[in-house]
Amino acid sequence: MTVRTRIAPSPTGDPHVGTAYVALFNYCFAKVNGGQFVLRIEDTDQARSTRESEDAILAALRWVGLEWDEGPDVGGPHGPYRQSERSALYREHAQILIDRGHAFRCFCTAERLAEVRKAQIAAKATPRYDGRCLGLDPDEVARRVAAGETHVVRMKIPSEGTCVVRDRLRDPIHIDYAQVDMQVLVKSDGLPTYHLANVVDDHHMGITHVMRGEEWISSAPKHLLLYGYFGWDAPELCHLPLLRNPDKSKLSKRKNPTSILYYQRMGFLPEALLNYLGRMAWSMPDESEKFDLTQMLEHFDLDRISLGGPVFDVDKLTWLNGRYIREDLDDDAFVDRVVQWQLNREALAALIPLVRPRISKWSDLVDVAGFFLQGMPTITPDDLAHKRLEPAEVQRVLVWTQWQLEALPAWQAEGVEAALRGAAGLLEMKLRDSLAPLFVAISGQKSSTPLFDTIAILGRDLSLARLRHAVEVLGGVSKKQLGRYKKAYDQARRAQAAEAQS
RNA sequence: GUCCCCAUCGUCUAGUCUGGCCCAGGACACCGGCCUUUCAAGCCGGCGACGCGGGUUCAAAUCCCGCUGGGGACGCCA
Repeated sequence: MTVRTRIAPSPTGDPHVGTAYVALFNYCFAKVNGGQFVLRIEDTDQARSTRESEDAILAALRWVGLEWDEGPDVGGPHGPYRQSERSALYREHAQILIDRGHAFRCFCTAERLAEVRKAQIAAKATPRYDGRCLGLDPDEVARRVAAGETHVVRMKIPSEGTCVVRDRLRDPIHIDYAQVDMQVLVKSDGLPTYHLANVVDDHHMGITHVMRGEEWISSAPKHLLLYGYFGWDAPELCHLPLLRNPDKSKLSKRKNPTSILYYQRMGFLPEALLNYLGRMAWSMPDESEKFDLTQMLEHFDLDRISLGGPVFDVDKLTWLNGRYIREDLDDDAFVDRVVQWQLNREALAALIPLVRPRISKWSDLVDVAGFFLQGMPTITPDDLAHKRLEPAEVQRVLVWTQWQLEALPAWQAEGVEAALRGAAGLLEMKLRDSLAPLFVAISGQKSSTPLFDTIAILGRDLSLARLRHAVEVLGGVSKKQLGRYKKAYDQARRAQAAEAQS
């Protein structure tokens, strides 16, 4: 049997370092066993999936040096490799499950489900579908479907018994079916959820080993059940420990830069990033810190994975990156890499409209646009001082602005402008006042290129990192204080929403 | 709240499966020294961990149990 693994990212945002991390392990396992590594796009969430995100993810994975044998761009014998192009297959399989009595149509409204959930939580019970549509009369179901009534398809769960999940890295995991919800398999828009699409595709694409994040352990019983319902052999499962924030929570963009684009922009080398990801939860037999993909392949062994969730430590990544710059690049390569990084036509061209009106000689460039090339600007509390706002107020501006920006689905100047204007409204400040500290946080200067465009060009993670940095410069915020800010922020948002309604 | 996973220096980890070579080794960070016109880099040194409590054993970081702690899941997101 040829080993086949896959990485199945969802194109709903910036390319995530966690995706590259999981991809790396899947890649190594496939290659070390002479198998294939597949890339599949899981874009069944119509509302959030975008083509731009998909392109960015593919480019980012290539950038770090991973190649796939089959995928949406390179094709392959098991395509299409984009789930949005496989709808018929999922519909067909959902029907099979219904016909065999393993799934049922559910007409419950989102409102009713929300109420049920609320009541269950209030009663300290585990939120779960209550099974109302489980016993619906077949004729009634047929009538309602014919009438075009919106509905979903849910999978049935055994009323008793225990599922044993065999994981390549752990002892067998026992999960009672009583713990498993009657998962929606087909949404009311007719598209499958992850659970259905994933199982159907992994089977049809001949995936033999599923290596994915630990967060999936609790839904493994659903997947195993589905394989059983279809009469298929389940692939071997292997749940990798999750990358963590310094506070040990699951790595998230709210607390940390998670986008590969950020590390690219900051000037990390792809080989250093990949090397560092290979040091997450894994080690070389001789514990070398610096190794390339070929060397990793030579020594790859699943048993060398350690299960404690590793904290993604930018300091150590930085040190490793420094070694690559010092040890691996001759002068020519050095120049090439810097040019590739930001000193190229494309990167500079993006700045021209912002920079042109503000310089009178080339040597002004560093003062005016130097901060675009920086990591964190060097700033002090004095720099952030505001003539009309107390330091605490400045901090509030910075924190609320972060939340406003985090909520943005897409990162463009218009959205940024709306978010910042919105922030001023929430803060009940003049835009001019709320923007002042942001200029300093973002550019390191009291005035700079137009803020909305500047933030758009800098990108999500770099901009948010600079705002966080400014907050730290002002002494940071305690958890308690953060809670207070959050409460006030939410309250202001509710008030604004209420006003908008009346 | 329910279920599940995990547990070695602040952080990444070796050692754990196959108890003794471990009063626990390496790396990042931090501190000090050397080198050096400076700063880095480099080199040398220092700080620093087997979460706790019970077992099993001649012997436990390693095996078993309990506790504690951390994390994850509980969406018509993936």
